[in-house]
Amino acid sequence: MSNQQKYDRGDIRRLNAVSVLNQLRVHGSLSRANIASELGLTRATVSSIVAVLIEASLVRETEYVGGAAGRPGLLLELNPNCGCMIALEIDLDRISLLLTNAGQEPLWRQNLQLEPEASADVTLASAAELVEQALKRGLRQDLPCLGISVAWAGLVNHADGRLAYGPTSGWSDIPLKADWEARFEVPITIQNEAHAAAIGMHHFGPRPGVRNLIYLSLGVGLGAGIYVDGSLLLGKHGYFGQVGHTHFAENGITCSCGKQGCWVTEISLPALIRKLVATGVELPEGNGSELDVLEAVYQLAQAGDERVLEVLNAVGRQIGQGAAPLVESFNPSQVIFGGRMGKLIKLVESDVRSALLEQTLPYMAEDLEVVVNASDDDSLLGGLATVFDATMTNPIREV
Amino acid sequence: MSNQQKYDRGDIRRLNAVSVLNQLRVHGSLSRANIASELGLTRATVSSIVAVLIEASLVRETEYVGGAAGRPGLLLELNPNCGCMIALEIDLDRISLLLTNAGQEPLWRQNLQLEPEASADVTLASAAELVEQALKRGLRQDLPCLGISVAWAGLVNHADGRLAYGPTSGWSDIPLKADWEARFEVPITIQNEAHAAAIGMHHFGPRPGVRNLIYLSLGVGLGAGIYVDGSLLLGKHGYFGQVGHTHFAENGITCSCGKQGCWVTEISLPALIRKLVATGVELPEGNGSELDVLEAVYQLAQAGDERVLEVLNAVGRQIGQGAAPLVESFNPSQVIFGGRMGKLIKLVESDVRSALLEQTLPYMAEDLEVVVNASDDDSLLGGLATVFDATMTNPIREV
DNA sequence: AATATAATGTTTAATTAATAAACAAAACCA
DNA sequence: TGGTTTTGTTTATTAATTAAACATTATATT
Repeated sequence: MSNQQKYDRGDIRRLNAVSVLNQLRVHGSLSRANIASELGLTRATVSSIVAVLIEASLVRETEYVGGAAGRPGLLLELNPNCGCMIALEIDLDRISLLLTNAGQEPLWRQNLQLEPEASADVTLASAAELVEQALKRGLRQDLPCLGISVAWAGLVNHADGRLAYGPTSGWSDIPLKADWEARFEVPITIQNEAHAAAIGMHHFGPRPGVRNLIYLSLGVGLGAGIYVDGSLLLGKHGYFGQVGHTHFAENGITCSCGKQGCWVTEISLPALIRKLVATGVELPEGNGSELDVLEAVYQLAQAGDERVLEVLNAVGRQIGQGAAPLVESFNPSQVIFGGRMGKLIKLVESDVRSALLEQTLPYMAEDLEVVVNASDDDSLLGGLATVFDATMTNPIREV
Repeated sequence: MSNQQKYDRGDIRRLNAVSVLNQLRVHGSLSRANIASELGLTRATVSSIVAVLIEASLVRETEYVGGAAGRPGLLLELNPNCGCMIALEIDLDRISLLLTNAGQEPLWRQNLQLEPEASADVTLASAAELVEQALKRGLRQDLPCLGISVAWAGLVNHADGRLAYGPTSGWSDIPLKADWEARFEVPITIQNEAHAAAIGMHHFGPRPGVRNLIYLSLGVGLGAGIYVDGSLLLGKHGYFGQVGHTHFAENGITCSCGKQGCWVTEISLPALIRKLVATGVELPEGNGSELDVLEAVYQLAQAGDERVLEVLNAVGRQIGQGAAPLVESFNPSQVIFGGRMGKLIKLVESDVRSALLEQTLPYMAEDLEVVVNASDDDSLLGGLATVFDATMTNPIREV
């Protein structure tokens, strides 16, 4: 039985084609000669590879640009119109969809609010409906779909793309990848939401390509996506990153996992709301998940409500404290806090940062960049990057 | 500038040679035809590659073995006499050295007890002296040295092989790799002791090749070596694995890191001794580090001393509890506890295991194997594996 | 303006390593 | 003894890179 541990002439062409595409991705525009000198290949080889890539419409020629002397080079770039990509995020209260071309330029964006306590069946049917619409829009512009990615706040089995278990939604064991691949006949990627967000920041964040990165996604739950040495940690089944159940608080309440004083029970959105209510802050009635009142809390904090800010400060410090052992364990270059609570945490960014740095040994803290990201799009961006990567890594497809 | 992201004909030959060597490593003995069908290469290609490897004396032919019918195949195996390997472990109180041939068969083994509080200069001079002797022994058997590995209980900078900082020894910023490569003119690998032990168990442990593994090394300090998805985590500088400073105990004492109630201050060897003394157990005077009394504690526990066993049980449970969040974060297949305290912990293995499993969510605990390793050799084995791997990965050397 | 210089991209021949197919060698079976 | 099967080698073919030569097009120099 062949274990696919062998290499032949085709592999070397394929690997070099990937390197060429990567150069274009990193540098934007390059001539054949630029790529050749960058990679150490000859111009002849690059010409030969580029001819195939242009034929496959993955690359296109743009303009001539001259240097100090000599014949001007003909610049190449990735062809944004070689196809479209669809990224979905499925959360407790809403579905977000982003349709882009291969150049990650947005073509269509949709947010669908869900009924409170919507079942898996109903939610996924709505999601599939949205995807159908996006596929049609792509085809109308002559853009075949390169792939669809789904980010979901739960454990995703990496081997078969099943939604294995959702701590917040309660969903379990749904073969989404298989279902949708049969239905849409397009490569489908299912990912944990924090993993996807980490990928998004790895590609499009403040330091693209950073090799050691911790992304903490804070919302109703708490998840982590971590890059070490340039690759995303997945774990045996793909369940890596359930960092919320580290013992944290002295007199903590009982967590859904059965232990007391878990980190997640102190800093998640339900915890924040619990603390606000305990302080006497009046919040509007939510009719479903805690996500309903998130905006209201944000408005109060923005308005300068003392009690809200006080609670927020405390939670911010707890977030920083809880992240410190992760920093010591993983020795990252960058820590990014995001997720649905991102815009709230952004208000107390300095508290998070100072608490984190206070609790971290100096040699680990050197060069450490701490970022709070208020955007909601991290996991959508990561989904796009995943689809794009898969295309780049397997550029010359079998017919 | 060439970023080494290109592949040429030489690379494919080298990669296939590595695959051939790996087959021999995994299966022991195989004929050319076996390897060909295993890898999906043709017999002609394998013959050609094997000819080079035999010429380089990395592989040798052994005996003819026939099947049900047909011409018998000529078995090949890795040539254990293509060179020797040296693994060192430098600890607070002793230096251990293991000299083997390329087949990991022990040729010479040495343990050198150090004076209490020995300085870095003195210790490393003794170590170098031992290495000199081992090199001579190797050459006497006509075995050129393939490489020397050093395991050290401290932070090792992965980029340049410097001893960056030793939390227990106090050493800092010693360019050991550069020094020894200049002196011995042989590839030198410097590694954190827990990392090396993880590598050792990854190769030679109860489940060789396991892709997701947590190794916890317990001794005067606490370090971790963790495999995720088949590769060892290193972190930005190589400092990955300082897991001891997770908040753990409610009323913990102040740790050297400045925080209170770190995991390491509850379960390390000094902590164990502190607790034994508090319970009234009488221990012999140590004249240097806590390692001196380790054996005495072991004897008492073996003899069935009630108070010692009680403390040991409690520490065992704390070890299991502390490891639980690591298991939840990393989703491993296997957790191995070892290091200098390994033989002590082995006595309370069931406590460690039950405490760990009680605190781990069921879906993470399924198939989880928990092992306590009483041997002291894990990091030496890992050093050998590292040298061996480097040789296998770069089999055809430039002259 | 003419010429030299320099850089790009293509063409051609040489090289390398894998594959496919044929073949010789060595076993077993009938 | 002849037929079959498997192994390992040999030979011709193929695919991809490299090296070198060349045509093209720019700038710099005289």
